[in-house]
Amino acid sequence: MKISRLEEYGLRCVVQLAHHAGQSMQVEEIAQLEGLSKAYVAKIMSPLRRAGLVASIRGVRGGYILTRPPEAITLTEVLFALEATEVDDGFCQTHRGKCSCCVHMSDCGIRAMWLLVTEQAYQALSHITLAQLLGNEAVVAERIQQHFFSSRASPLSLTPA
Amino acid sequence: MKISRLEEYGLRCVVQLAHHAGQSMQVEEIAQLEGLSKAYVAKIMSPLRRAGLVASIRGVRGGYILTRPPEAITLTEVLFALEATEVDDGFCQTHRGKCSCCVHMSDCGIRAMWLLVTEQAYQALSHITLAQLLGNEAVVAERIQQHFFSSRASPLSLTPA
DNA sequence: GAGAAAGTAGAAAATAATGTCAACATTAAA
DNA sequence: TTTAATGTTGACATTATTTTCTACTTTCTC
Repeated sequence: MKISRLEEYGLRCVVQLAHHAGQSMQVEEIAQLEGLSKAYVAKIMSPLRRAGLVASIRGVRGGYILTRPPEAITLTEVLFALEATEVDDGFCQTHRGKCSCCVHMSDCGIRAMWLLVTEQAYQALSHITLAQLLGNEAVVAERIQQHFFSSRASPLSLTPA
Repeated sequence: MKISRLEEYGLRCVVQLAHHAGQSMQVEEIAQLEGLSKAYVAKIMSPLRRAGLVASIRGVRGGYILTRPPEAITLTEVLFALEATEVDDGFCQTHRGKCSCCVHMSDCGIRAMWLLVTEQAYQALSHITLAQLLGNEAVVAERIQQHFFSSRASPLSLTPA
Protein backbone atom coordinates (compact mmCIF):
# COMPACT_ATOMS: atom_id res chain seq x y z
CA MET A 1 0.00 0.00 0.00
CA LYS A 2 1.67 3.16 -1.02
CA ILE A 3 1.13 6.57 -2.46
CA SER A 4 2.53 7.59 -5.79
CA ARG A 5 4.93 10.43 -6.31
CA LEU A 6 2.27 12.31 -8.18
CA GLU A 7 0.10 12.18 -5.09
CA GLU A 8 2.89 13.12 -2.73
CA TYR A 9 4.30 15.96 -4.81
CA GLY A 10 0.86 17.15 -5.81
CA LEU A 11 -0.18 17.40 -2.22
CA ARG A 12 3.01 19.26 -1.38
CA CYS A 13 2.45 21.79 -4.14
CA VAL A 14 -1.07 22.41 -3.00
CA VAL A 15 0.11 22.84 0.58
CA GLN A 16 2.56 25.47 -0.67
CA LEU A 17 -0.36 27.30 -2.20
CA ALA A 18 -2.21 26.97 1.08
CA HIS A 19 0.70 28.62 2.84
CA HIS A 20 0.26 31.60 0.54
CA ALA A 21 -3.53 31.45 0.55
CA GLY A 22 -5.07 34.39 -1.22
CA GLN A 23 -1.96 35.08 -3.33
CA SER A 24 -0.88 33.31 -6.46
CA MET A 25 2.44 31.54 -6.81
CA GLN A 26 4.43 30.92 -9.95
CA VAL A 27 5.38 27.42 -10.96
CA GLU A 28 9.04 28.38 -10.70
CA GLU A 29 8.54 29.48 -7.12
CA ILE A 30 6.76 26.27 -6.10
CA ALA A 31 9.44 24.24 -7.85
CA GLN A 32 12.17 26.03 -5.91
CA LEU A 33 10.46 25.49 -2.59
CA GLU A 34 9.81 21.81 -3.21
CA GLY A 35 13.10 20.95 -4.87
CA LEU A 36 11.41 19.88 -8.08
CA SER A 37 11.93 20.99 -11.67
CA LYS A 38 9.72 23.69 -13.05
CA ALA A 39 8.55 21.42 -15.85
CA TYR A 40 7.58 18.73 -13.42
CA VAL A 41 5.60 21.04 -11.19
CA ALA A 42 3.82 22.34 -14.26
CA LYS A 43 2.78 18.83 -15.10
CA ILE A 44 1.64 18.11 -11.58
CA MET A 45 -0.54 21.20 -11.46
CA SER A 46 -2.42 20.21 -14.55
CA PRO A 47 -4.80 17.63 -13.03
CA LEU A 48 -5.33 19.84 -10.01
CA ARG A 49 -6.45 22.62 -12.28
CA ARG A 50 -8.76 20.34 -14.26
CA ALA A 51 -10.31 19.20 -10.98
CA GLY A 52 -10.98 22.84 -10.12
CA LEU A 53 -8.91 22.87 -6.95
CA VAL A 54 -6.52 25.48 -8.26
CA ALA A 55 -6.89 28.14 -10.91
CA SER A 56 -4.16 29.10 -13.33
CA ILE A 57 -3.35 32.61 -14.35
CA ARG A 58 -1.67 32.67 -17.72
CA GLY A 59 0.67 35.14 -19.26
CA VAL A 60 3.26 37.36 -17.65
CA ARG A 61 2.83 37.54 -13.86
CA GLY A 62 0.83 34.34 -14.08
CA GLY A 63 0.78 31.52 -11.56
CA TYR A 64 -1.52 29.32 -9.58
CA ILE A 65 -3.89 30.02 -6.74
CA LEU A 66 -6.25 27.92 -4.65
CA THR A 67 -9.87 28.31 -5.67
CA ARG A 68 -11.06 27.89 -2.09
CA PRO A 69 -9.66 28.59 1.36
CA PRO A 70 -7.41 25.83 2.72
CA GLU A 71 -10.02 24.94 5.34
CA ALA A 72 -12.40 24.04 2.52
CA ILE A 73 -10.17 21.60 0.62
CA THR A 74 -9.90 18.03 1.87
CA LEU A 75 -7.07 15.60 1.28
CA THR A 76 -9.45 13.18 -0.39
CA GLU A 77 -10.26 15.82 -2.99
CA VAL A 78 -6.61 16.46 -3.68
CA LEU A 79 -5.70 12.79 -3.93
CA PHE A 80 -8.65 12.00 -6.18
CA ALA A 81 -7.74 14.87 -8.46
CA LEU A 82 -4.22 13.53 -8.79
CA GLU A 83 -5.05 9.92 -9.27
CA ALA A 84 -8.42 8.26 -9.60
CA THR A 85 -7.72 5.50 -7.10
CA GLU A 86 -9.45 2.45 -8.33
CA VAL A 87 -10.67 -0.45 -6.31
CA ASP A 88 -13.40 -1.16 -8.73
CA ASP A 89 -13.48 -2.40 -12.30
CA GLY A 90 -10.17 -0.68 -12.93
CA PHE A 91 -8.53 -2.49 -10.09
CA CYS A 92 -9.76 -5.89 -11.20
CA GLN A 93 -8.69 -5.10 -14.76
CA THR A 94 -5.10 -4.50 -13.70
CA HIS A 95 -4.94 -7.57 -11.49
CA ARG A 96 -6.17 -10.22 -13.85
CA GLY A 97 -2.92 -12.11 -14.36
CA LYS A 98 -2.80 -13.75 -17.76
CA CYS A 99 -6.56 -14.15 -18.10
CA SER A 100 -8.84 -11.82 -20.01
CA CYS A 101 -10.56 -11.03 -16.73
CA CYS A 102 -9.73 -11.74 -13.13
CA VAL A 103 -10.61 -15.31 -12.17
CA HIS A 104 -12.50 -14.00 -9.16
CA MET A 105 -14.45 -11.44 -11.13
CA SER A 106 -17.86 -12.79 -10.26
CA ASP A 107 -17.18 -13.24 -6.58
CA CYS A 108 -14.20 -12.01 -4.61
CA GLY A 109 -13.78 -11.73 -0.88
CA ILE A 110 -10.53 -9.86 -1.24
CA ARG A 111 -12.16 -7.26 -3.43
CA ALA A 112 -14.80 -6.73 -0.77
CA MET A 113 -12.09 -6.19 1.81
CA TRP A 114 -10.02 -3.75 -0.29
CA LEU A 115 -13.13 -1.88 -1.24
CA LEU A 116 -14.17 -1.32 2.34
CA VAL A 117 -10.69 -0.61 3.65
CA THR A 118 -9.84 2.00 1.03
CA GLU A 119 -13.28 3.49 1.24
CA GLN A 120 -12.84 4.01 4.93
CA ALA A 121 -9.34 5.36 4.51
CA TYR A 122 -10.57 7.98 2.09
CA GLN A 123 -13.44 8.70 4.39
CA ALA A 124 -10.90 9.43 7.10
CA LEU A 125 -8.84 11.63 4.78
CA SER A 126 -11.95 13.53 3.81
CA HIS A 127 -11.99 14.99 7.29
CA ILE A 128 -8.48 16.37 7.02
CA THR A 129 -8.15 19.71 5.24
CA LEU A 130 -5.17 21.52 3.81
CA ALA A 131 -5.40 24.00 6.66
CA GLN A 132 -4.66 21.22 9.08
CA LEU A 133 -1.38 20.43 7.36
CA LEU A 134 -0.05 23.92 7.91
CA GLY A 135 2.33 24.19 10.81
CA ASN A 136 5.28 22.12 11.93
CA GLU A 137 5.48 18.38 12.15
CA ALA A 138 4.71 18.13 15.85
CA VAL A 139 1.67 20.36 15.57
CA VAL A 140 0.27 18.46 12.62
CA ALA A 141 0.91 15.11 14.30
CA GLU A 142 -0.92 16.30 17.36
CA ARG A 143 -3.88 17.51 15.30
CA ILE A 144 -4.28 14.34 13.27
CA GLN A 145 -3.94 12.19 16.31
CA GLN A 146 -6.72 14.18 17.91
CA HIS A 147 -8.90 13.14 15.04
CA PHE A 148 -8.01 9.50 15.29
CA PHE A 149 -8.72 9.22 18.95
CA SER A 150 -11.74 11.43 19.08
CA SER A 151 -15.02 10.25 20.44
CA ARG A 152 -17.43 9.71 17.56
CA ALA A 153 -18.30 6.29 16.19
CA SER A 154 -15.69 5.53 13.88
CA PRO A 155 -15.26 4.90 10.18
CA LEU A 156 -12.02 3.01 10.29
CA SER A 157 -12.07 1.52 13.72
CA LEU A 158 -11.70 -2.20 14.03
CA THR A 159 -12.19 -4.45 16.99
CA PRO A 160 -10.11 -7.56 17.48
CA ALA A 161 -11.46 -10.57 15.63
CA MET B 1 -2.89 5.33 -2.72
CA LYS B 2 -2.76 1.91 -4.14
CA ILE B 3 -1.64 -1.60 -3.53
CA SER B 4 0.95 -3.24 -5.71
CA ARG B 5 0.39 -6.37 -7.72
CA LEU B 6 2.81 -8.21 -5.50
CA GLU B 7 0.60 -7.39 -2.55
CA GLU B 8 -2.62 -8.27 -4.31
CA TYR B 9 -1.40 -11.52 -5.85
CA GLY B 10 0.53 -12.48 -2.74
CA LEU B 11 -2.56 -12.08 -0.62
CA ARG B 12 -4.56 -14.13 -3.09
CA CYS B 13 -2.05 -16.97 -3.05
CA VAL B 14 -2.06 -17.03 0.70
CA VAL B 15 -5.85 -17.04 0.75
CA GLN B 16 -5.74 -20.06 -1.54
CA LEU B 17 -3.56 -21.79 1.01
CA ALA B 18 -6.01 -20.78 3.69
CA HIS B 19 -8.78 -22.45 1.74
CA HIS B 20 -6.81 -25.66 1.90
CA ALA B 21 -5.58 -25.12 5.43
CA GLY B 22 -3.72 -28.13 6.75
CA GLN B 23 -2.83 -29.43 3.29
CA SER B 24 -0.06 -28.26 1.06
CA MET B 25 -0.60 -26.89 -2.43
CA GLN B 26 1.77 -26.98 -5.34
CA VAL B 27 2.81 -23.79 -7.05
CA GLU B 28 1.27 -25.08 -10.26
CA GLU B 29 -2.06 -25.57 -8.55
CA ILE B 30 -2.09 -22.09 -7.03
CA ALA B 31 -1.08 -20.63 -10.39
CA GLN B 32 -3.99 -22.39 -12.11
CA LEU B 33 -6.51 -21.20 -9.57
CA GLU B 34 -5.32 -17.61 -9.69
CA GLY B 35 -4.71 -17.35 -13.42
CA LEU B 36 -1.02 -16.61 -12.95
CA SER B 37 2.07 -18.28 -14.38
CA LYS B 38 3.81 -20.89 -12.31
CA ALA B 39 7.04 -18.93 -12.41
CA TYR B 40 5.37 -15.82 -11.14
CA VAL B 41 3.67 -17.57 -8.25
CA ALA B 42 7.01 -19.10 -7.35
CA LYS B 43 8.47 -15.63 -7.16
CA ILE B 44 5.59 -14.31 -5.10
CA MET B 45 5.86 -17.10 -2.55
CA SER B 46 9.50 -16.39 -1.88
CA PRO B 47 9.10 -13.39 0.46
CA LEU B 48 6.18 -15.06 2.19
CA ARG B 49 8.39 -18.00 2.98
CA ARG B 50 11.22 -15.81 4.19
CA ALA B 51 8.77 -14.06 6.49
CA GLY B 52 7.80 -17.43 7.91
CA LEU B 53 4.14 -17.21 6.95
CA VAL B 54 4.32 -20.22 4.68
CA ALA B 55 6.64 -23.21 4.61
CA SER B 56 7.92 -24.80 1.45
CA ILE B 57 8.21 -28.51 0.89
CA ARG B 58 10.82 -29.23 -1.72
CA GLY B 59 11.25 -32.19 -4.00
CA VAL B 60 8.61 -34.46 -5.48
CA ARG B 61 5.18 -33.92 -3.97
CA GLY B 62 6.39 -30.60 -2.69
CA GLY B 63 4.40 -27.43 -2.32
CA TYR B 64 3.54 -24.72 0.14
CA ILE B 65 1.56 -24.74 3.33
CA LEU B 66 0.58 -22.13 5.90
CA THR B 67 2.66 -22.28 9.04
CA ARG B 68 -0.27 -21.19 11.19
CA PRO B 69 -4.03 -21.54 11.03
CA PRO B 70 -5.76 -18.86 8.92
CA GLU B 71 -7.28 -17.34 12.05
CA ALA B 72 -3.78 -16.60 13.29
CA ILE B 73 -2.45 -14.74 10.26
CA THR B 74 -3.33 -11.07 9.86
CA LEU B 75 -3.43 -9.06 6.66
CA THR B 76 -0.84 -6.68 8.03
CA GLU B 77 1.60 -9.55 8.39
CA VAL B 78 0.99 -10.68 4.84
CA LEU B 79 1.33 -7.20 3.37
CA PHE B 80 4.47 -6.44 5.34
CA ALA B 81 6.02 -9.71 4.21
CA LEU B 82 5.33 -8.81 0.60
CA GLU B 83 6.43 -5.23 0.70
CA ALA B 84 8.01 -3.30 3.50
CA THR B 85 5.73 -0.28 3.25
CA GLU B 86 7.77 2.71 4.05
CA VAL B 87 6.55 5.96 5.45
CA ASP B 88 9.79 6.62 7.17
CA ASP B 89 13.28 7.37 5.97
CA GLY B 90 12.63 5.21 2.92
CA PHE B 91 9.63 7.23 1.96
CA CYS B 92 11.42 10.55 2.28
CA GLN B 93 14.35 9.15 0.31
CA THR B 94 12.14 8.31 -2.66
CA HIS B 95 10.31 11.62 -2.60
CA ARG B 96 13.18 14.02 -2.55
CA GLY B 97 12.84 15.46 -6.06
CA LYS B 98 16.18 16.55 -7.43
CA CYS B 99 17.74 17.31 -4.07
CA SER B 100 20.02 14.99 -2.16
CA CYS B 101 17.44 14.86 0.56
CA CYS B 102 13.83 16.01 0.77
CA VAL B 103 13.63 19.75 1.36
CA HIS B 104 11.25 19.12 4.25
CA MET B 105 13.46 16.52 5.88
CA SER B 106 13.88 18.33 9.14
CA ASP B 107 10.23 19.24 9.58
CA CYS B 108 7.31 17.99 7.54
CA GLY B 109 3.64 18.22 8.35
CA ILE B 110 2.74 15.98 5.43
CA ARG B 111 5.05 13.27 6.69
CA ALA B 112 3.33 13.42 10.06
CA MET B 113 -0.02 12.98 8.36
CA TRP B 114 1.04 10.06 6.13
CA LEU B 115 2.73 8.40 9.04
CA LEU B 116 -0.36 8.48 11.19
CA VAL B 117 -2.79 7.61 8.43
CA THR B 118 -0.87 4.57 7.20
CA GLU B 119 -0.08 3.48 10.72
CA GLN B 120 -3.76 3.48 11.52
CA ALA B 121 -4.66 1.72 8.31
CA TYR B 122 -2.25 -1.09 9.09
CA GLN B 123 -3.56 -1.16 12.59
CA ALA B 124 -7.01 -1.75 11.16
CA LEU B 125 -5.73 -4.46 8.83
CA SER B 126 -4.02 -6.15 11.72
CA HIS B 127 -7.45 -7.07 13.04
CA ILE B 128 -8.47 -8.85 9.85
CA THR B 129 -7.25 -12.42 9.48
CA LEU B 130 -7.04 -14.72 6.50
CA ALA B 131 -9.91 -16.72 7.95
CA GLN B 132 -12.13 -13.70 7.59
CA LEU B 133 -11.49 -13.53 3.87
CA LEU B 134 -12.80 -17.01 3.27
CA GLY B 135 -16.33 -17.11 1.95
CA ASN B 136 -18.08 -15.23 -0.77
CA GLU B 137 -17.99 -11.53 -1.44
CA ALA B 138 -21.19 -10.67 0.36
CA VAL B 139 -20.19 -12.59 3.47
CA VAL B 140 -16.77 -10.99 3.61
CA ALA B 141 -18.20 -7.54 3.03
CA GLU B 142 -20.61 -8.06 5.87
CA ARG B 143 -17.85 -9.24 8.19
CA ILE B 144 -15.47 -6.39 7.49
CA GLN B 145 -18.23 -3.86 7.78
CA GLN B 146 -19.06 -5.28 11.17
CA HIS B 147 -15.55 -4.47 12.22
CA PHE B 148 -15.70 -0.96 10.92
CA PHE B 149 -18.89 -0.07 12.66
CA SER B 150 -18.29 -1.92 15.85
CA SER B 151 -18.34 -0.22 19.19
CA ARG B 152 -14.80 0.14 20.50
CA ALA B 153 -12.88 3.39 20.41
CA SER B 154 -11.42 3.54 17.17
CA PRO B 155 -8.03 3.60 15.53
CA LEU B 156 -8.97 5.15 12.27
CA SER B 157 -12.04 7.13 13.12
CA LEU B 158 -12.09 10.78 12.32
CA THR B 159 -14.46 13.48 13.33
CA PRO B 160 -15.29 16.40 11.08
CA ALA B 161 -12.81 19.22 11.35
C1' DG C 1 1.06 45.60 -31.79
C1' DA C 2 5.84 43.43 -30.37
C1' DG C 3 8.19 40.94 -27.19
C1' DA C 4 8.91 38.50 -23.10
C1' DA C 5 7.10 35.88 -19.27
C1' DA C 6 4.17 32.92 -17.98
C1' DG C 7 1.14 28.31 -18.33
C1' DT C 8 -0.14 23.86 -21.68
C1' DA C 9 0.42 19.67 -23.98
C1' DG C 10 2.33 15.81 -25.74
C1' DA C 11 6.59 13.28 -27.08
C1' DA C 12 10.71 11.26 -25.48
C1' DA C 13 14.12 9.62 -22.07
C1' DA C 14 15.13 7.57 -17.64
C1' DT C 15 13.82 4.76 -13.97
C1' DA C 16 11.21 1.39 -11.47
C1' DA C 17 7.93 -2.37 -11.25
C1' DT C 18 6.26 -6.54 -13.23
C1' DG C 19 6.67 -10.89 -15.28
C1' DT C 20 9.45 -14.77 -17.71
C1' DC C 21 13.20 -17.85 -18.38
C1' DA C 22 16.81 -21.06 -17.64
C1' DA C 23 20.07 -23.28 -14.75
C1' DC C 24 20.22 -25.20 -10.26
C1' DA C 25 19.11 -27.76 -5.67
C1' DT C 26 16.30 -30.92 -3.14
C1' DT C 27 13.74 -35.01 -2.29
C1' DA C 28 10.10 -38.77 -2.83
C1' DA C 29 9.55 -42.84 -5.19
C1' DA C 30 10.68 -46.52 -8.23
C1' DT D 1 20.67 -44.93 -6.73
C1' DT D 2 18.71 -43.03 -10.39
C1' DT D 3 15.00 -40.21 -12.07
C1' DA D 4 11.54 -37.10 -12.38
C1' DA D 5 8.93 -33.70 -9.89
C1' DT D 6 9.31 -30.11 -7.42
C1' DG D 7 10.94 -25.42 -5.10
C1' DT D 8 15.09 -21.55 -5.59
C1' DT D 9 17.65 -18.13 -7.58
C1' DG D 10 19.33 -14.60 -10.38
C1' DA D 11 19.47 -12.72 -15.07
C1' DC D 12 16.66 -11.00 -18.55
C1' DA D 13 12.44 -8.92 -21.07
C1' DT D 14 8.54 -6.27 -20.77
C1' DT D 15 5.63 -2.78 -19.23
C1' DA D 16 4.30 1.14 -16.37
C1' DT D 17 5.64 5.15 -14.00
C1' DT D 18 8.31 9.12 -13.41
C1' DT D 19 10.78 12.97 -15.17
C1' DT D 20 12.54 15.95 -18.75
C1' DC D 21 12.31 18.26 -23.12
C1' DT D 22 10.39 20.92 -26.93
C1' DA D 23 7.11 23.45 -29.31
C1' DC D 24 2.97 26.05 -28.48
C1' DT D 25 -0.58 29.36 -26.49
C1' DT D 26 -1.93 33.10 -23.60
C1' DT D 27 -1.48 37.66 -21.72
C1' DC D 28 0.93 41.41 -19.43
C1' DT D 29 3.87 45.46 -20.31
C1' DC D 30 5.85 48.71 -23.14
